[in-house]
Amino acid sequence: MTRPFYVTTPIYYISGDPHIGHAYTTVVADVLARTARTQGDAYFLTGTDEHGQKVADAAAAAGKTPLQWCDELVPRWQSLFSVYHVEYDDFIRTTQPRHERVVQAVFERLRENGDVYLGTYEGWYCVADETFWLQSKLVDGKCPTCGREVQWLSEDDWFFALSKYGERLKAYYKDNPDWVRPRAVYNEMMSLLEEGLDDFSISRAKFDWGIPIPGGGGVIYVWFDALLNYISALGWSTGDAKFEKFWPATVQLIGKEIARFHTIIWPAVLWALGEAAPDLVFAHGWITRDGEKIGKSMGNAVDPFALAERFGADSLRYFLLREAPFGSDFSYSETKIVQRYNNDLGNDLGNLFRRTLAMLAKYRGGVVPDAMGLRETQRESVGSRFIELPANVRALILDLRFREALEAIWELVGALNRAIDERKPWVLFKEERHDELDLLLYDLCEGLRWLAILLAPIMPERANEMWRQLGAAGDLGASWDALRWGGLSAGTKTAPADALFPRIEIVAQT
RNA sequence: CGCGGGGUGGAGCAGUCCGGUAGCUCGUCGGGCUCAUAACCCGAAGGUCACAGGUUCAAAUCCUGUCCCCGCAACCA
Repeated sequence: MTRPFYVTTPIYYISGDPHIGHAYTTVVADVLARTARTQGDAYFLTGTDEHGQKVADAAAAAGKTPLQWCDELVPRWQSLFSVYHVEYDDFIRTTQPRHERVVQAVFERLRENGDVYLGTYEGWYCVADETFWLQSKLVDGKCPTCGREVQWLSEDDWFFALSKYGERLKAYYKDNPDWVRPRAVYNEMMSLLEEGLDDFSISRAKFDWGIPIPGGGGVIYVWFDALLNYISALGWSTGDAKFEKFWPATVQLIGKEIARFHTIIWPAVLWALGEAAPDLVFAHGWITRDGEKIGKSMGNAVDPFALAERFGADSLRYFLLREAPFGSDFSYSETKIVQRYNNDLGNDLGNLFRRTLAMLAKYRGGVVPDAMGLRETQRESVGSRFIELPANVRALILDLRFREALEAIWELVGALNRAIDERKPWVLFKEERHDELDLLLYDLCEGLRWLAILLAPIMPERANEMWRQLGAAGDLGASWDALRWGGLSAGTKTAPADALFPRIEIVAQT
């Protein structure tokens, strides 16, 4: 049987409002989880990372306590995901007791086995940035970020013995060349491993917005805290059956800038706990806007709520997965969204739906004809070429090759459009070639049913509308393993309605 | 010499790891069709794969060098 599928997003650092990139990662995870459910159990975790300096600063600037600040922002993120039709199984907040308990338990466990030890952290320290700098990073003896004076500081900190795991990491990378993807990130991390690893501090003595170190002495470094969410949410060490069932994670999605934490430190921490490293860590690329990185500092941030309002959340889900090979950066522009929308969704798919249902209404009163008895004497069905499609699409999606999966689905769209053109139902009708017409109409409707099913993980809301217009019986989310060409019952009454993807007229761009 | 990614027909990209007729989407041009959201279908034009060397029977793909663009190097997906 298929192993249970566990997919995670990074937990999002809530120092401000969510942007399109957060929606991107989370939508991808949602598509994976929905697809995995067509073959078995899946668990999808997302959440928020709420400790650390920047949150404390942002809260202070707003005149709130850190927790108040987080409590007010978390619904913002949750509503973003809801707008994008994301259905997670769990939303973890690092301020929740269930998480804090596990982090402390991990800390104690590692302190007992010696992987966490007390040491001295020394270096040049910039008070304003609360950051330690290596001598070599200083610019004219000053902080490379803010240009202020730095001071030599040393504090007693708890360290994680990362260096101990260097050899094991290298061996693991060599034995599992696909465990970090894409390749470029794997190579970069491998070269970091070759350079050698240092133990690193996982405590902060002078700071208090974090999880307290058991026994006192400050708080746990926010990154160490944050990484553990992936197992605290499953109830590690609490006897929760979820951990046994779903760990190790099948896919952990991250942005490439946090690759080092997830592909070097994270597996080492897991090994220190005696647990397995995840099957796959996938670092996706950035969305850029007209080629430039999106960010608040760039002044080109995109409001993901407004975008969904304008184009439809499902259309954007489609766009995000179709536009670029997953893993590469890709340039977003509203023109591109409109093009994809009009061409792929409007012209190819939406128009196919409408013309099919319109012909069915005109020629057969909107009722799916019975073609079973005719099949043997007639040409093979349109579907005969696509028997393997569901399995292929699922395999491509679960391998995070979304674009290829969509291209495969669109071959069915193209085949159906072509079938109409070649077999000319309007001629069949006029010449009263009823058997041929019934067969064709049946195949077209069945093709539409398949499209609704195959697209459901990617465009759940629109797929539901397709299902409704088709009048199809049964559960749209049923297992794909039972999917057969011919599953649509004769006599099904269709319910044509508004266009699925009404054309967006391109307004003159400024 | 900090690390990495990229430079392929008008646009955006795949292909590069494992050399062997350069592929996709959009756009353009021509034709077909009329069921449909000025949508659908067929066909065509258009590329010396950044540049220069090298290896090879054969290089977009391997090696060397050069130029240009862009990220990262900080808790920004």
